[in-house]
Amino acid sequence: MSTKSTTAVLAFEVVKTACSNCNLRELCLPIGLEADELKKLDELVSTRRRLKRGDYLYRAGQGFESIYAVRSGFFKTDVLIEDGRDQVTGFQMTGELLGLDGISSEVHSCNAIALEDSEVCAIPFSHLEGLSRQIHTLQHHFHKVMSREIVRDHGVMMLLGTMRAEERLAAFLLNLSQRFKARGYSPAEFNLRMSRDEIGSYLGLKLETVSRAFSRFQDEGLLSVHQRRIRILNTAGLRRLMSHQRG
Amino acid sequence: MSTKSTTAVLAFEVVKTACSNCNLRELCLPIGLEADELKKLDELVSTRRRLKRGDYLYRAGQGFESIYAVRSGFFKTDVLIEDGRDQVTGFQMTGELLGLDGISSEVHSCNAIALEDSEVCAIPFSHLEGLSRQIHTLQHHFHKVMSREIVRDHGVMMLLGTMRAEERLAAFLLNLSQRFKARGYSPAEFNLRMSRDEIGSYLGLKLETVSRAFSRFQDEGLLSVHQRRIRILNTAGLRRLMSHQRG
DNA sequence: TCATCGGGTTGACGTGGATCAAACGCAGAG
DNA sequence: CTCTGCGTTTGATCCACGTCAACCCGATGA
Repeated sequence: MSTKSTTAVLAFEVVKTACSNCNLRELCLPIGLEADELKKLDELVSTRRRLKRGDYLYRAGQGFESIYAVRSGFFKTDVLIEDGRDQVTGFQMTGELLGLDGISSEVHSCNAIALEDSEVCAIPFSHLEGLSRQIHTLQHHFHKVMSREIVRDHGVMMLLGTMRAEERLAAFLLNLSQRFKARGYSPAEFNLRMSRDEIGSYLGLKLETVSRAFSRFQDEGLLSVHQRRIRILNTAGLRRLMSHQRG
Repeated sequence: MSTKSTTAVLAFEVVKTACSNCNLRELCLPIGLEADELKKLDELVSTRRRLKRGDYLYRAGQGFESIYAVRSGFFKTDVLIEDGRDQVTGFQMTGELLGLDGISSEVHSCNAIALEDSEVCAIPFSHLEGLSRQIHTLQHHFHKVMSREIVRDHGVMMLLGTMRAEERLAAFLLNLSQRFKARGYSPAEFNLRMSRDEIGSYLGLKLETVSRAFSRFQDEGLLSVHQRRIRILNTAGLRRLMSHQRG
């Protein structure tokens, strides 16, 4: 678990399955809803599902019915093509949504896999559409979430298309750091839930290259790295490195 | 202009600005709407806008108000970061939507630029949200469009992360071919609206590499290339090349 | 205690694509 | 018609990252 700097997001073991009760509601779909609207949303989130590390939340090819909100834990999504190649398309943490890719064709287009024991709220999509016809705020928020996913993907495309290895890793770490921070955890110290191989897949690099970049960052005093435990020592340095013109 | 194999999608110079009149309605937002619903949609599309080659439809940083449906012409979108690097994130043709990236933050996150003289329908987003609260079909279709954009982006990430230069170009050409075909144009012969540099930017390659790949394809009898005019001679060959395991 | 195993690190070497540079060819201007 | 300029092609060289291989380290279990 990451070092926490506040306790706001902890204490996951609440009894009732209800958005109105959920301490994630500032991160998740219910953002900005009124009390009565929140109550309606409660009916929406029908199922909670627990997954163990390594479990699939869904697989590419499976019929799409629900999107999922990560309640606790950590996921990766990946796509694979016939010839065996695959790529990690994202890592999802608390409060983030999974499954948006399935809307377009009624079939999931990627795998979603728990990287640690996790819990999700299943949100039947047709219900969500129904409710968002009633609640403008919910509708608009949902549209924003989808759009944000598109913008995020553009960022990854940028990273894959124009950045060199160390820049990619710096960008990745800064992004993780910022997301941990937003959840009340330390932005400077955390441990990675994913392997070097998975990071490499996400960043379009081989695991050896990722490992070497970590070592270099450590040598330069930007990070301390012990296995999957990361401590960011020089955020500004990472940021500078990231936005340095190649050459 | 691309060689047309049917005339279904031509004759853009209709008088009335109305979805119900538009010969693109099988490609665009109105898919699957009933006549009376289509009539409501007509009121939605308030503005038509003409652009000359090189004109910006919108710029990164501008406030977001509308999404745009390409009525005729060809666009690219690109993002840039402070240090001057930029990347083309997509090419949009007839019937495709532009501006979805702006929903998340109420501000456009990329530039959209016409690659030839073009025309778009502006769809005020708040109106679209309003109408899609009334028309389930429209709502669902819009969600599918957004989701499809996410899936498309995952495909590009895959391409950028795992494919080598020639595979990327093959994938790009096959994708273009298929989109031309869907619009009633020849899938085998078309001319590119974008420069080698823009293709390279999209594919994460330098323009020289793109040019060399074109030459190689020509040498191997897969294509004939004259400037921007492309003729696909061996689709299966391209497809095979695309999905060949590296090494 | 040691053996095993999977993930991680490190080194040596090869290569695909970037970089640098020159020449080409088509289009528009005079 | 030639001149000019930009997009493209092609060649020579370089280098970042991939590949292959050895080794390390912490966890697990007999």
